[in-house]
Amino acid sequence: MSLTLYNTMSRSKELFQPIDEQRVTMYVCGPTVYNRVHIGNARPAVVFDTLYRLLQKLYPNVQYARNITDIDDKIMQTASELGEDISTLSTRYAEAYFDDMAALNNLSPTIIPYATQHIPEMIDMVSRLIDKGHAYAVDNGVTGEQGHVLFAVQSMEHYGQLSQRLLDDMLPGARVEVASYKHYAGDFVLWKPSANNEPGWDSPWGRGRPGWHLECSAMIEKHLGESIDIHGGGQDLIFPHHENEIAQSCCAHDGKPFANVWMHNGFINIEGEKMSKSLGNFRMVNDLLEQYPGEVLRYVILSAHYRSEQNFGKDLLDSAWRSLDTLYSFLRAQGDVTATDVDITDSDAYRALLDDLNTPVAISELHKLAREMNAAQGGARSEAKGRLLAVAELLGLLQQDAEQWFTLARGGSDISAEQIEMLIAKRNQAKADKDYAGADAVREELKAMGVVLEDSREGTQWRRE
RNA sequence: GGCGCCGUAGCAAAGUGGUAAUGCAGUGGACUGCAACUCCGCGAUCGUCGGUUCGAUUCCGACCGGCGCCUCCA
Repeated sequence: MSLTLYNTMSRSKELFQPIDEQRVTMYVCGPTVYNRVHIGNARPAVVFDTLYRLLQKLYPNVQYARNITDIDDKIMQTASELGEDISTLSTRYAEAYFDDMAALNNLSPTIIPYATQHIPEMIDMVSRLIDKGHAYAVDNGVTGEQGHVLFAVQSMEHYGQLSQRLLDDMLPGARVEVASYKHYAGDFVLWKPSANNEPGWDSPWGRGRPGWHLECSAMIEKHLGESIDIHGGGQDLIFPHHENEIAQSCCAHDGKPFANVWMHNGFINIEGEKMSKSLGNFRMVNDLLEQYPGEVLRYVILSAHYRSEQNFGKDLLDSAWRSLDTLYSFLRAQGDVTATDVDITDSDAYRALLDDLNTPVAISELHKLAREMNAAQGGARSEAKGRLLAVAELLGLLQQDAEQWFTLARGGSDISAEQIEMLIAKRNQAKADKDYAGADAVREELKAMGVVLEDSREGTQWRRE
């Protein structure tokens, strides 16, 4: 059984063949930490976390790196507005990012490299690019322009391969004004000068800071090697970010392949609209987490294929929550049935994931497995439960205690479990006395507080809704 | 101007050259003191129009509609 992945470079699904089966390498572009992250940042984290889980099943050693960009103009601007040091700001938001990602049940990557901890490596790469004739330092005597080092895209034979665009086809300055010191409009910054009041590091070209794309190339080279198996990120990064990473790395390594598989997740929209500053419709992960369990967000993200566009909305989140309720209620009904270890490599869900990470199908299998578990008798229950939980673990779902899933607070009333149990006892007494009106009154009372009662032979169970 | 994506039941979302998984919602029934949970059952011919084919939702073309990117937004 083999893994197939869609490669943006070839625009087709390809059989995944690692460079070294004993050490599979994956790099995913992480956040620039100047604010809390929005739900759009969560998607690649969840998608590639799922791929990471799958790869770990297939290979003994998977090196998964996801960076933290902690030097950037947006960070500098926000830090200066708040009157604090960039490292204070970036540390705070990096921590917040880790919290948010953990809430979505993402595993921690193997390596979390920080841009500011790799300045020497970046400077070294720039020097090599200049030496090889792929980059040039601006030296035109104009104040403010000196100290820039630019990558010369025309020096690279196949520049534009990933995004499938030719230099001539691009509208120069379509969105950003072309700086006068560029030899060519498409050239991009490797190093730029910092003013005295700006953060900066000494370099052969003066005090300055790295350009946006450089960190990823330098950190990949250091931690994963010159050629890696998988490189992922959001679709918007295809151009220019990943295109330029390729340019830097390939040229620094004399044309050696950079990443064999390029994977890009689609965008998340909010109620049909792109998240944007002008619309003011950014949905921050931590805000959503106040209304929904992280697992609901994860379920929503995995319920659509990673390459398609996804529209986040209240209906979708509520629907996902109810779906998880159904799954957890099956698990709850199993009580303390022990889950046995089951090999799931022959399951439809596993096959679906091997097919370019088809998580929607895997989730549909989750529902089928839950029903099978529900129908199972005797010893078959343990196996069915084991199968369900093993598949769910690959998706990072259903790992919580089912009892807690239903009884932990859900943002409704704050009635305590003890109070609820008291009312249930009161209702049971009423039922024993055939005082059904009284019993129903208690049910209604609890219902009004978001607590639903479920009677069964074993007694009364409750859950918050 | 260039590159690319999408249009499947009320909503969400897979998928296949031979009449379409799954979830949520809805609905009929069983169960229940009443409910809830659960169980059994019910719903779409796949944007439009052509073409290829014995046969297309699936391949090709056109059109309509929605959308992304083109130098620092996941």
